[in-house]
Amino acid sequence: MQNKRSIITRFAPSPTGYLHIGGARTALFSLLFARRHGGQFKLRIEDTDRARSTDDAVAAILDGLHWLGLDWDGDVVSQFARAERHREVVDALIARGAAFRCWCTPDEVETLRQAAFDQGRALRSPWRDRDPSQGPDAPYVVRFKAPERDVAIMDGVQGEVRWAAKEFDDLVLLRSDGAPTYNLAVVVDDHDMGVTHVIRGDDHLVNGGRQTQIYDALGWTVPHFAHIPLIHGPDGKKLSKRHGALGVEAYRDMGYLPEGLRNYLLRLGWSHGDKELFTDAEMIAAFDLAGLNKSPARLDFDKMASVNAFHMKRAGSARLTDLLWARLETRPGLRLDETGRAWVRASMDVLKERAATLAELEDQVYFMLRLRPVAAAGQTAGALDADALARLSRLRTALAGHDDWSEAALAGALKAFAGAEGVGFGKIGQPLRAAITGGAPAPDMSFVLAVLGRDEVLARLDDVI
RNA sequence: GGGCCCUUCGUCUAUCGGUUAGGACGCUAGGUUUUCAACCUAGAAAGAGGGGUUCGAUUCCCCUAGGGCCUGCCA
Repeated sequence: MQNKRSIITRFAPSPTGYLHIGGARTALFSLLFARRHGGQFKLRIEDTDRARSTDDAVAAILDGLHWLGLDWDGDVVSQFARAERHREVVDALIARGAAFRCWCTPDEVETLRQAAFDQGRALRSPWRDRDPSQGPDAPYVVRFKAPERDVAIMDGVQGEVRWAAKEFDDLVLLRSDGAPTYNLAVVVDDHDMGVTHVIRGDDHLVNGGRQTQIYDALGWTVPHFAHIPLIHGPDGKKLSKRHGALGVEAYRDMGYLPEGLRNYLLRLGWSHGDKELFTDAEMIAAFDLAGLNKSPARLDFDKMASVNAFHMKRAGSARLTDLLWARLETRPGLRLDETGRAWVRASMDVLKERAATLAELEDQVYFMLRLRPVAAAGQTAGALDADALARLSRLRTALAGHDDWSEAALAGALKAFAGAEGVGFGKIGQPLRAAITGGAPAPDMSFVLAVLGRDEVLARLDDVI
């Protein structure tokens, strides 16, 4: 770890779908580790398999990273675009006897593979020791000549992991159409990009061994590996790109803030004593590989909401108003004019304390934006009996003549009115709430009256009296 | 079939041989109360099983069970 080179990490998704939650966490860890050490975080798209890569998927991944605030350094590297360089390295490998041409047909490979499988060992091609000049005039693949030497990696999470030489096969480096394969391309690209630390899902742990063989054959320095356990669904079932995991935009739509999701993801598989809540600066200051966990973690939406609530409270009210308004704009039956927006903005300092997500915030602003006349529903509807209506009528008169419309003054006025009526505050508060909010969730009534303003309050009272 | 990885409250986790096994979310009870929340207080809740090593194991080793990954001309 005492590397003099500045640290470079990378996130290398394959563009076959959206940026799922597991990939997002991998990217987050990689970015944090780089930032922590003043290094760089790079992005490479692993699009060597043209049949499975799409531009839409690339765009979705970039969008997802942007939204989550995981911005990379430098240009996005396309693995496919580097195919020439990959072939060049393969030529070098062949030249030094570390790779060879293999003319086995798919059927022959299948037979050999089955035989190797039955013996409990990995595939070895008969061409690894054959004279290439004997090769037929037919398509061939280039295979890596798996070394007869045991392999070990020092993983940042898993510790030392070893494999016997027979566990690794003569893997294909170049397909019969000349296209490079994943394990070769990863090694070449990581090397060329100067990647010092590879943080990725532990589904790649064995690839760490294979790739180490290739690094060694090339005489290149093997990067530090850190294979992190995968994320599972709430049911404990695997969650991965191959099983339709949700993209990060789904979490955005559920109303999570990017910083909230970042914080939740950070604590999923990584810990720092008992500390749960992190600002971005704290994350960067605290992140280390030692805190990574070895076992898979399940997603817990309650916890995610709770963590997000912390960030909702910290978020600027103007920003929250913008985010909320964008969500509201498509909803019918709401007062979405400038006045409505001003009410929302004016009450945001208070309302953001009461909502864990933007979706909950939508419920919190409903009492203001709902259209008149507001129909009382639920428990509060029962509060509007004849006595209460008569009292509200007198309250209306009192409020109409009340000049100071500040929250504090209104609180005093309501209390004074209750005193004058000779009743407890409950006799005033409940019917007033029913009339003004219709029973929708809302803060303290004096606050509500202050935000809505005299005209709206009197109008809503008139609607029920 | 072979190899590798993992296993503390329901969930995320702390512990780096000696603790009443701690915290957080959720849950339960109580408080506050003008709705819903928020908030405050209290409580229930865990070392997969079996062997070792040791004065002493959640912690170190082995076995078993369970889960996962790889074993592709996918990444």
